[in-house]
Amino acid sequence: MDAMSPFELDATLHQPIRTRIAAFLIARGEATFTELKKELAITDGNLESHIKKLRASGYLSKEKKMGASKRAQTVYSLTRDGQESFENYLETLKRILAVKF
Amino acid sequence: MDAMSPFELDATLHQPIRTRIAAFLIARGEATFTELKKELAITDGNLESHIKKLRASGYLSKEKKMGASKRAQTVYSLTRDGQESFENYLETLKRILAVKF
DNA sequence: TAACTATACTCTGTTTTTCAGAGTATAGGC
DNA sequence: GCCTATACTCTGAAAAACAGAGTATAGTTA
Repeated sequence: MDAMSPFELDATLHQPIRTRIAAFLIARGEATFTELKKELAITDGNLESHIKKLRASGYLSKEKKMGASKRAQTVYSLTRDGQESFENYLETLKRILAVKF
Repeated sequence: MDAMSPFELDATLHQPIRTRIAAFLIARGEATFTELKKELAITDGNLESHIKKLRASGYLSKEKKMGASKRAQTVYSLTRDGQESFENYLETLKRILAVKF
């Protein structure tokens, strides 16, 4: 989105909880609120605020899905922009940590 | 220091400015306030607060050095604990981003 | 079928963090 | 002796992170 220096780390993604959310969703494709909460072991309010931040950046999408049961369940996944930003974030990380990877 | 889950990212190091400070110091050994400021392109106050945070965690040392000139110059470098925490941080990152590295 | 429980959130408010800019001290150059 | 650059520190504002209470509703049990 905005032009960044090759060493500037995306503040939306470079945060302890959000890096994990993004990596988890890249690996798994999608997850429910509860799955994320279990994985991260954080409070509802905290998860909610990170989801909100990710959505405000346009990185996360929320979709209602009809599963086998009648109940609609909401799943979260990365948007295309979120996936691209995550890729760029990884590239920046590699540049910064070049010595180590 | 404190026991962390294998996926918890050290909050002192997993922050846009501080990750870069640590990586820069790992690569270069030491740096002055001005060198860091130039590298990061941030304000004095902002750099100061990140240095303070790193020092509060015991990761950064500040040393007065007598160089060629008469003037004593202060150099910053990672403490042993800082180096170890950075190594651990990298391991955690690799675990979380396994898919990608 | 009414009460209970679990899921899936949102809202509010507090604490902590991040950041900019002004302020201070000192050394070296003109 | 004055000016400028370096090397910080201090203060306060703005934003972020977080916990816990609150709300809505679907499914479960008595």
